[in-house]
Amino acid sequence: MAPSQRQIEEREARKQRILDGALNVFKANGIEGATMDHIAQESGFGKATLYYYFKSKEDVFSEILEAGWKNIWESLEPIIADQGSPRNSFIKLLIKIAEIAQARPGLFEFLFNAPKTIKLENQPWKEYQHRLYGVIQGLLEDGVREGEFPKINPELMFKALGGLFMGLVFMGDKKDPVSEKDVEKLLNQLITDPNYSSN
Amino acid sequence: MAPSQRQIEEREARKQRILDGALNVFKANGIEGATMDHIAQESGFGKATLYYYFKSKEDVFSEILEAGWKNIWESLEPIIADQGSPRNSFIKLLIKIAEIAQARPGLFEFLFNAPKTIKLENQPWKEYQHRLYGVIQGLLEDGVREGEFPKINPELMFKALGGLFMGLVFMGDKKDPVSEKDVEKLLNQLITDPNYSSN
DNA sequence: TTGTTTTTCGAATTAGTGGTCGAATATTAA
DNA sequence: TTAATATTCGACCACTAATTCGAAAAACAA
Repeated sequence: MAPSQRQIEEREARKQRILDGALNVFKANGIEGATMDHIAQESGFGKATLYYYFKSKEDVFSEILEAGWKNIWESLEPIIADQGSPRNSFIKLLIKIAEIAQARPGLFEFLFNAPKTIKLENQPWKEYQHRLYGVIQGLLEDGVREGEFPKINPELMFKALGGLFMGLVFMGDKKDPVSEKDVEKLLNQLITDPNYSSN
Repeated sequence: MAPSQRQIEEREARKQRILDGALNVFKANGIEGATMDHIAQESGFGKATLYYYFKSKEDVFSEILEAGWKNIWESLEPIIADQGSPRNSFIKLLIKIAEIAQARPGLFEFLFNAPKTIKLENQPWKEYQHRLYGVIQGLLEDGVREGEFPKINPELMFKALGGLFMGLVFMGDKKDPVSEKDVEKLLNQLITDPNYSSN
């Protein structure tokens, strides 16, 4: 018998509960300290039950990554579609990302740190990541070409800004989170638009 | 009987050999894949012997961190002592760090990544790290005060530049390493000195 | 030489950890 | 009510990896 809609939703909700638990455990104990036992306890299921819903530990993390990146991509899509100057789109993009990161810091950190530890092929979320990186690269290239950014090798700039951004979000002992205003101001000042002297 | 000078040196050399092996294993397998068995094999000792020289696995990593940070600090000290404009010292500092990072990329990456995984108190290397961060913060504060940098909250700038720099050194698939020239150019362009328009 | 100290390491031991089993316990549909 | 079906989980298994043991080989000093 095909399971009813309600059943499906409940099952999905249970999966989500496990996913949330996993993220909590990760946040508390680091990606290494996140054991299935902990996750089971945190999410309120027996360990074996986790395996009823997920094929493996990796599968759990995989789904977090997938959902996380998908969400990021979808939040960013409108900004990307929105035609505007590269520089402007770029800044809007970063601000939006900061917003997302601020909203769920644990998730965001996981999204960027977990891959270093987990390592696997055929990760569907990589598709989103690549797309996003591609867009950013393109924005930088266009911006440099149109003279909106200083003339720096875009790839280098990408790396640097990637690091910069990660730094903003993660670095230090995360006392005070960085506000949108901060990001905007910082970017506006660092990435001086050569065309306009006041801004 | 007190061990002779030569004995002490040989022992020290053996420890170093183990440390090097550990770093190799780390570089090859990531910080998680670095097992004592691997390290033993890589460094050419029996596993139990590692424990003759080091109290624990953590101790091994701890000593790498310690030596690494100490070395960085000592390489940087002359630049720090050297009186000059904050902006200039700052750039020289970063370039020097890039140099060090380039010379021993594995070590450098370890220095910045391991702490996230290992986590422990009373790590003597933290002292060096704090000192260095303090100096950089100071440089930024002075620079902003003296109008050599754009007026941005120095702490924020510190985080951002920290991330930026890490990005330069680590991020991406580390195809082509970033040259000093790149760093210098990038910094010169990003951190525009408001006082001089040509540079 | 020879007794002592230093160094070495294979073989346990120990502590976890991911994953599985099989038996309950609910839930559902007829 | 009842026979499936879905869900749950404690106990277990297999394996990995850090750490320890105990004895032996080297190096050393007398």
